[in-house]
Amino acid sequence: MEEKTVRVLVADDERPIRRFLNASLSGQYTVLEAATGEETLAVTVSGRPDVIILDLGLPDMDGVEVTRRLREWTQIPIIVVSVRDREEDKIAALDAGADDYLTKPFGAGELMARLRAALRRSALPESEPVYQTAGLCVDLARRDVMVNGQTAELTPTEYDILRILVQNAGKVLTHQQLIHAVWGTSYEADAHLLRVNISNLRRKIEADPARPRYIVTEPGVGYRLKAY
Amino acid sequence: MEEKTVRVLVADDERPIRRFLNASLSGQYTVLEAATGEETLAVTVSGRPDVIILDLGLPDMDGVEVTRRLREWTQIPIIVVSVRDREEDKIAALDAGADDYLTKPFGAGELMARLRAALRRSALPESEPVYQTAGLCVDLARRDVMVNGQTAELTPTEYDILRILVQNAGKVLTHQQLIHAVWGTSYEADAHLLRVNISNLRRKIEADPARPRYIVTEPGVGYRLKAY
DNA sequence: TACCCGTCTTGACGATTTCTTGACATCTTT
DNA sequence: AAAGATGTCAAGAAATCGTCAAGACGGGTA
Repeated sequence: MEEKTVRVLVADDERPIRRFLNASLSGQYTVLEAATGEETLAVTVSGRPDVIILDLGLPDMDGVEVTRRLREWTQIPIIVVSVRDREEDKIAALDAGADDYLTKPFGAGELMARLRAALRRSALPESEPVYQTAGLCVDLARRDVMVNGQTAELTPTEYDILRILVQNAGKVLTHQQLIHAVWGTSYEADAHLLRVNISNLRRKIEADPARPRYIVTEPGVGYRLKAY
Repeated sequence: MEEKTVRVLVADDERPIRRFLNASLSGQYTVLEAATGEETLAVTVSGRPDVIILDLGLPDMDGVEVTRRLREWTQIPIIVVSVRDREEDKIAALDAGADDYLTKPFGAGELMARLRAALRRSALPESEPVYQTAGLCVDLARRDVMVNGQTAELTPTEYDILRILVQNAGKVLTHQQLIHAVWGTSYEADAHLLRVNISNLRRKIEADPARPRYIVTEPGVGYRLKAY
């Protein structure tokens, strides 16, 4: 018999449903559980599941938001389950990064089959949720930035810029790419706006903003997070 | 701006449904069509779609069988659509290798969202195009140039020239071609300007700029990046 | 509603880098 | 040796970049 190395995180606030899913799954998988959005994010970090079954109706956080937060740093398959059957709910969840959407009530067999389908195609290498170099540490899962042991307080925009840079560490990102990634595709490119934000970001994470160690500018092109 | 490079194969025997899907999809994707199982297999080979929308009820072959046949050689995402709503049908299709199962009738919006989810997953990380010879290494993805282990700091124009040369390594590029590629078609050709930039470029990447190893000049014609 | 707070956005200005131009040296071919 | 093509250098012009500060916006609260 093979080992139970595949880990499934069940994120649902209703105890009976967790028990039901646990019973269905525990024969073949290792089951982790979470009852809130915060817990889901935390367990995903600590438990390293291979797939997440996520109820949209968690009490503390919208399921779509949970999906979005997870997708900031991981590609783990997410199967959303929900009582909501409206098309716009499905679209919102899928576009936020979910891999599948199942309306309650559903058959255990179908869920298992969709789980197998999700696992089958996810034999992907996982990127580290934490980026670290001398002096700078970015925890993508916790949304946490440390500079020389001190946590830096970044605004949402500043964090987004840094996250994109971290996820492409070493590569040059053009102004266009950054603007796209941060302000969305519909936004009219304004390189100046980016410059101001880079400036503010540097003031918070660079020891000497005039001589940046981490975020170096590639003149005429864009910026790069220096990889050491 | 963006090209319609993504190709969707619609495999359904009912003409009205093909027309409906074609109308929904053709705005953003290139649509291929197939009406039978055999045709589906053939078009998948010849048309190289990026995703397949497959009706289970094709006349000549069972949809599950089509899925299985496809999975013997390709990982292209398959979204099965069917009037059958029985759980065992879904399980059979998913376990045969389908990525998703949608019961007819379905909303166009949901299909599009599931399509996007499938495409998102299959967007593989591109392999980094790297040009390398003894002493010189140009990483096009990172926009990075290394000379004997030292990264060279190139200006945008210099990098552009080198990029064009790398992309045509070994081939002679005329002055006109280079000027065109770097300064654009509208620019009045100035060979002198090119010479200055080549000079600066050589100073940064050649050990002995007077005796270039990489960028050699073809008198009366243009320049060539020597391929070893 | 009005207010406050933090954040985002816009404009202005000086500093820096890059681009372009012209003068002149060097090379190659005949 | 001459002529045409090519390479080098330096300086002004142009574009880009970083910073500051003031106004706009939005969410929360009284």
